[in-house]
Amino acid sequence: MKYRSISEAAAAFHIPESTLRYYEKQGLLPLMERDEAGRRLFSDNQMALLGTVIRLKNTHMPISSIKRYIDWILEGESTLEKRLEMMNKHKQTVLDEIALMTESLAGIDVKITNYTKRIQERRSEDKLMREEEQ
Amino acid sequence: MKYRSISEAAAAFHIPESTLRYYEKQGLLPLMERDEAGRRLFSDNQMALLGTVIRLKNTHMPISSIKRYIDWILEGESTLEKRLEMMNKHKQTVLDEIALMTESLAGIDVKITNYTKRIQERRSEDKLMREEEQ
DNA sequence: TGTTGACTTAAACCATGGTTTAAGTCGTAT
DNA sequence: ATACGACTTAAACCATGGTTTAAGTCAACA
Repeated sequence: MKYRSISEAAAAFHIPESTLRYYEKQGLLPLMERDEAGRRLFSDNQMALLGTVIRLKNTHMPISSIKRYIDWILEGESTLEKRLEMMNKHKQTVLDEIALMTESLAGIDVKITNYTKRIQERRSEDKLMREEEQ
Repeated sequence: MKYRSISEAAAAFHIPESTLRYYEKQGLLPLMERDEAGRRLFSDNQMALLGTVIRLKNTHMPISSIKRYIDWILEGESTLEKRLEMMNKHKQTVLDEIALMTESLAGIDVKITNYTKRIQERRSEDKLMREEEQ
């Protein structure tokens, strides 16, 4: 079993060490192992759990909910249904958010098209004026 | 030109009135008109601008950036290129974020599949046990 | 042996994006 | 005339999600 230091774990996920310490304090990284000097040791299991935490964070699940999910994992098999329900609900929340972003982006695209058009028109007028000057 | 009260504008976009007041104070809703009693009047133009602000907000553009964009609109035609560039960059940011969410969601989907499988297996064991009890 | 560099902690600090409160002004219906 | 609801303001307050600081410990290398 390979163990990683906090700096290695942080580098692996491209996040600051301070965030990892913060996550542990919030209960998102329970049962952390330590070496004799008190330094955190990230096992493969911890790395996998951290990956899950980061996926949930990437999809905007609040820390309090991630915590609830982690607590259910610690509780064992009896919470399987709760975890499944939570992930299913979260999935729908994420799909809704992606849909909203996609929809809003369409409106922004209209702006892009219009700005491009207006800038192009202005260039054409310039060109026309230059020709009239001839 | 139809004018709307703050409550009508808020209802139209499903956001609190307090948020509209906050946005105005942040400079996202400039040139607000008022009636004799000092109450805000949302013109069609303001409603359209508010729609743009909300689309940018929905796609997670920070208030400070939205403010910069609004200021450029106020400055007039000379900022067309800046606005176009900003919207293009923002579009890419949003696409990247959607990609990250979609990717992370795929990892969450694996969890959903596994939980579903484990729960199903547990049910099968239960069934098997019930049959052995017979 | 002493001085780096990587780590530790608790607590303070920060940015972002609002929301709530308190006190007051209008317009209108009773 | 008054009471109600819708509005106004400035300022205080709040939640979220970290980041930074200060002071200390430890391992390894010169």
